[in-house]
Parts: sequence; C-alpha cells; structure tokens
Amino acid sequence: MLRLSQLFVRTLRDDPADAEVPSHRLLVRAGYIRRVAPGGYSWLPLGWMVLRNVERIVRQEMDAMGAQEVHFPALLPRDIYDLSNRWNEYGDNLFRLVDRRGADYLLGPTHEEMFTLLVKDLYSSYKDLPVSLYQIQTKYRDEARPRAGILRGREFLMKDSYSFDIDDEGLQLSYDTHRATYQRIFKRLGLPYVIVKAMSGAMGGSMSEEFLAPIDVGEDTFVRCTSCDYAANTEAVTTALSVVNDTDISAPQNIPSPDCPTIVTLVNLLNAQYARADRQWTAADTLKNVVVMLRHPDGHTEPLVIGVPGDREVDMKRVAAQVSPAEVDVFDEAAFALYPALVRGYIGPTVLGLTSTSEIRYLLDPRVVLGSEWVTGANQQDVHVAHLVHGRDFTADGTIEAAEILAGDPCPLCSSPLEIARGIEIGHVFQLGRKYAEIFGLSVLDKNGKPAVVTMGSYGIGVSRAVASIAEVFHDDLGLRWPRAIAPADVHIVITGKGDDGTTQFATDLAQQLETDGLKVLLDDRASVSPGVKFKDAELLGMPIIVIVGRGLAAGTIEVRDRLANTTTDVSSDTVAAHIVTLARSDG
RNA sequence: CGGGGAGUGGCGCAGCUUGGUAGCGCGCCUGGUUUGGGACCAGGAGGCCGGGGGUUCGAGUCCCCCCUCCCCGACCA
Repeated sequence: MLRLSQLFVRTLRDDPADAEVPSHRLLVRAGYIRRVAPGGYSWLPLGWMVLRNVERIVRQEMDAMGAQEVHFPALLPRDIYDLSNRWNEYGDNLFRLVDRRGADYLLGPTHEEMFTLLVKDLYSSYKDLPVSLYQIQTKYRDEARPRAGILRGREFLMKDSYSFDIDDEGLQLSYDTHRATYQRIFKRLGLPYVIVKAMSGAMGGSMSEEFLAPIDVGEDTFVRCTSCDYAANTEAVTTALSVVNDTDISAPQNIPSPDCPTIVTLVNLLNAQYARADRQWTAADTLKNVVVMLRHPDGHTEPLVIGVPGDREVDMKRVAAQVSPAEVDVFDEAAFALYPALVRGYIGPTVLGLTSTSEIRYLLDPRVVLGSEWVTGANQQDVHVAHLVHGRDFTADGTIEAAEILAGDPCPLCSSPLEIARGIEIGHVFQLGRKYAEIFGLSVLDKNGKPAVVTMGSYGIGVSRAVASIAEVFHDDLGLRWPRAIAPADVHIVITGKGDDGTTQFATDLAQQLETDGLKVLLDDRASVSPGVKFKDAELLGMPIIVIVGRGLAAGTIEVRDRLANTTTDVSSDTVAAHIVTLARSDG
C-alpha cells in the first residue's frame, strides 16, 4: 500500500514553464519525473512504477513469442563500431568518450553490432536458427534537439530485439512474429497505433514498418488512404510512375526572363507575355530544380540537383531519407562558386546529369513523368526555356521521391485521396537483411555443410517514450488518467473527514481489504490537508479509480469514481470492496 | 546549425523603460482556527537576480562578451 503521507512525491500547483506538451507538463506537475539535463530525466517513485509496468508488459510479450532476454553494456569500445562504420556514420548523434588510457568509447545508441557478434560467438550451425534475442536497455543519442520531456530524450529506455534466420522465408516469419507481438503489446498498453511503411534509413535493409501513435504533438508525419489500408510515413510515400504520350509538342523555345529567379515571378511573366490560349500558366507547368550538397559518411561532398514540379516544395526529410547515409547540406554561395554550370535561379536540366559536361547528378521526382513538357531554366542568366520535354529534350540519372506530399494526393495503390496526420513513433520493425552479418562474418553451416550468411531483423520499442505517449493519449484537463494495466496503483482512496468520524478507520480497512484482494492501493491519509487539495491531487495523479471516504459514510455510502469513464457512483459501504475489485478487473 | 522567446528563493511570476534597502502568490517551518473542490490568522526560514567583464559613489536594472533553457525548422525509439 502506498500512503500519500509517506510517498516521495510533490505535486505542483502551476504548470512548469518549460513544458509545452501535455505529457511533459503533467508528468512533471504530478511528480513522476524531474529534469536534470537537456534530454535527461530522473524517475520519481510513481513514474518509475509506470515505467516498470510498461517494461513488464513488453517483457512478458517478448518472452511469450519465444525471444530471449540478454543485456549488453551501454559503454562500448569504438573498434566494433568502426567495423560497421557507424562510429562515423552516426555522426554527432553518437556520445563518444575517452578512457584514462586514451581509448575511444561510445554510449550505445543501438546494438546491432553487439547482437551480431554475440550470435557469431556462440552459434555456427543452421540447426541453431532461428533465434530472437532482445534487451531492455538505456540508449544514448546526442540529439540535436531533445524535446517534450521524455518524448525525445538523449537518454531513453528501449527494448531492442534482433532475429537471426538462415533464409529469407525465415526472416519473413520472424518479422511477422515480431509485428504480431508488437500489436499485442500496444493493445495491452492501451496505445492506439497505425502501422505505416517506413524508410530503412541509415540501417540499410529492405522491408520496414513503423508503429505510430496518432497524436498531434508527434514528430512524424504520415499519410493514410481514405479508402484502402495504405499508410506510410511521408518519407516513404511512393508515387506511381506514369508516361505521357503526346508527340505534338512544339520544339523548345528560349524565352527572355529578366529578374525571374523564382517560380512566382516566372509564372507572372508567362501569363503577361506568353499567355496561352487554353488556360493560365500555373506553377505546375514549371520544373523547379533545387540543388543540395550531399555529404557522404567518408566526408566527401557531391552536388545533387533535384527536379520537382514548380507547385511543390522539396521535402528535405524525404530527400534525406532516400540519400541516407549521406547527409543533406544547403548549397551555399561558396558551393555555387565551385560549380559555374549552375546559374542560380535559372538552373535547367539540359546541362545536368552524370554523363553531361557538368557531371552533376540529376534526379527527378516521379511527378515529372516521361513525355511531359515544362518551362524551366535555360542555364543562363535571365533566360528560361519552354516546351522542354522529359525524354525528348532531357533525361535524368534517375528518380527520387522528393516533392512534398499534400493532403488529397492520390494513394499509390488505389488513387483515392490521402489524408495527412502526425504521430509518435512508438515502435519499428525492420528487415535488416545480411548487412551486419556480412560485415561481421556471421555465417553458419547449412544442410550441405556450406557456409551461409545469416539474415537479420531488427525491432525496437521506445519504452520510456511509450510512457509519454500513453500520457499524451490518456489525460484530460484535470490530469493524468492511466489505463489500468500501467497505472502506479489500481485505486486511489481519498479520506475527507475529521479523523474522529470513522472515515480514516474505514478507509484504512478498505485499503487493507483491497490489497488482500490483490489490488494496489494509494491511500491519501494526509491529515490537515483540505479536501479540495486531495481531490485535485487525485485527479492529477491519475489512478483509474478514485474512492472517496467522507461525508457519505454516516449514511453508509462510499463514492467511487471511474477516472477513465468519468463516472461517479455511490456504493454501499458494505459492498464497496467487491464493487471496486470488479471495476478494477474490467477492461480499460 | 538557422529563426523566435526566456533566465530573479523549491514552483509560477513582478521589478529593468527612468540605476538607490530584492518583492508577490504557491509550497516549506511554528502556533492556532478549519475540513466535500487547490481554507484562514499570526509568526518564521529560504536569493553571488545564469556567468564574466565594464560604466557608476552605487547595477537585478545600463553597455560588451559568454553560457544555459524552451519553442519552430533541418536530424531520429
């Protein structure tokens, strides 16, 4: 039994000034967490109970699917991460440190390397596979911008697991098993989620899906089809390729366009001086060429021009996801000086491409379809060119999904409109393939006695982030509202009375009875605290059931509030214990 | 790394324009009165006013430099 008179907690009357999102605000105000550094939080007793409850559910389900728990150090030597090149690839997000002998160490941001080496260390036969291992570990990432309390910390608790299979069919099975387990976990946690297609990013590999909790304060943007079940992170949305067959387009025509370096000025000029008979020119008629500088993990840089329809912005997040592990830098003045072929404001496709004289890589968004005609830069100051046809007058080195995705865009599967929403990434399942196995030489002997490279999957759940996500979903104006499965206690008993009126005695007996019945009770036994304060605290702290032992006791009734359903019931003091036990064991 | 906001007892804030004894509310301690919606009275404790340099008889306040935090973007469980 938890007694509020003894519990190490202090609730705050006012919202902390530095907290914006509800989970951060309420977790601090209710005394669940305290900030100690940017992206670093201490867990106080109530918060720690919630975190451990989430962890327990995750662990139970992982064990139930047959995965086995291990535990690695967070402090890891550099050489292992040099082999996978992640000492470099991870960039500034890696916490690096040096020991007394001058040796480089890092704090693990994720543990693919360690798991791969561990399996290599112990296993050497196909008979040993498949195997899935996991750990629940504190991870460290030196995030550029930690935010929203424990939603994005620099130190956070994560369940990461890895599957090892002899062939692709096995990997698919392991992947499906993890996926199903994740669905069970999030159901038990009470977290709503959408499974979206994702980019494989810096990890390499192929099939990848994210579990997003659809919450507006989330950092991921995803699309969902309004009619079929297509859903994807905007980074991973694909555009159906099509072709225009119009052989009746005029030859390219240069048009003088002084002081028209932007799409808006260009469209205005076209309508003023080159008005077309059928309709107005729009930004969608223009081909916008955006230059970025790619910085590869080995340090070398490369310019890249991306062509998108002029009515769309380039979504740098999408670009970054597709050029990963290279990083995208802005193309600044100094860079333009190095590449005179690129005329700022008048860049056009005719001088671009790896096989052109400029040797600058040129990629097109798939919306710039083969056979379509465009107005675009003519690669000289103050000149644009019209009637330039993709495939006839210019080609590119390939396609890149770069244009921003807008609500109403057609679904790539069924062409119905897409809707856009924000979400918190609470889980990620991923077919890694053989990348790490090859790097670390993880192979086993197959049936024929020949070495076969193992194929891997990697799967993560942000445990501490799940706590924040649950708080985001389950709160109201008054405070937190924990689902029964993860609440620090099942019942919060409030005593309002003078102490000599029998309320304290009754409440204490009731608490004892409920504990005997297997419930966890938080008893507000504070003397000389006014009822108003106790009510406010009970609502803020968020136990799913609030029981008030007060003035009704004289008439033989106890007030039972269901914080989740937001209902209040007066129950006879004789039967209240049974009533509460039943309520606590119901769904919710 | 770009843009915006902010650093004053544990928490929330005022004071700065116009330099002159560091304040308010909450919380905390003591005593008393209260007890169904953040009670009341009286008395208390607690502050290198983010840091460093300057200007001045005198700086929380004016000037310069630095640091930190929060929010929005670029990056990621």
